[in-house]
Amino acid sequence: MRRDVFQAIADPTRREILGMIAHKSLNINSVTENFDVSRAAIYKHMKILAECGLLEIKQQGRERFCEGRLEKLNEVSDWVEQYRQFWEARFDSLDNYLKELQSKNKKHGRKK
Amino acid sequence: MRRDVFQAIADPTRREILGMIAHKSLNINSVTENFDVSRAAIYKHMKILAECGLLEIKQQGRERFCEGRLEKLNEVSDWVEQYRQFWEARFDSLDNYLKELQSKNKKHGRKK
DNA sequence: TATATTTGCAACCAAAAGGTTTCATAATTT
DNA sequence: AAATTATGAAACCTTTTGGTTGCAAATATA
Repeated sequence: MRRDVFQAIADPTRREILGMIAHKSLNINSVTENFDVSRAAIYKHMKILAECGLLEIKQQGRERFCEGRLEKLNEVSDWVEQYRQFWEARFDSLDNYLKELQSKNKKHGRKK
Repeated sequence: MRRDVFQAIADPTRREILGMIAHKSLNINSVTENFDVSRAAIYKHMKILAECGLLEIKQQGRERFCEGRLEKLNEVSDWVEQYRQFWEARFDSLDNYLKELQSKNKKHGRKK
């Protein structure tokens, strides 16, 4: 069973859950109220998030509060950032291309 | 059929493909050589990547070259970055908490 | 103590994902 | 023209996902 941060945040419901608990810890029922799926479904999502370290479940009486561990998103951030240079470089050369095109246009375009 | 960037990068093979074509465009067979799954499987992955805008397929003779459109990862970057404050704030407050704890300890803990 | 609440988890299901083989088609080579 | 190459896509299969209902267990409340 693959269980990494990338797979965890692939599901929109899980991304929403993370958004909810980013501000403050919530117990499972509270989280469930915000969705129209069963508690069991939400529970499963939360387990996946917990298994890959994106949240921690803390028991408090009969409730379990889910606390965000958003720093785990660093993994995603790092992966994405390694490519920023590529796409920004691409835009740079597009920019150059456009400038070049513009100067060509001043000469009234290429003939034929 | 859900088809967004988050779902696209959830698969490790697709992340590898993106890494390969970040530097330079490759045709489908070239990409396939780097994996031990069938061309058809790679083709499917590339279609998914193309459908969500992470790469563009350009025909050139009988070959199709796949060009990275890594700027699409901005979507992921933006989503992650909105939480950076949270986890950095959390570390800050952990820091505060530890300081507070330390000063409490100087008073030899709370009584009863 | 009897009842409510909050949760963990098993059993079961349909759909999606990821893979394969096979065949058709279009462009390149010989 | 014939053979080869590169690809698109259908048909099929197995595993994973995301969801459900139902029940047991633990904690709180009346």
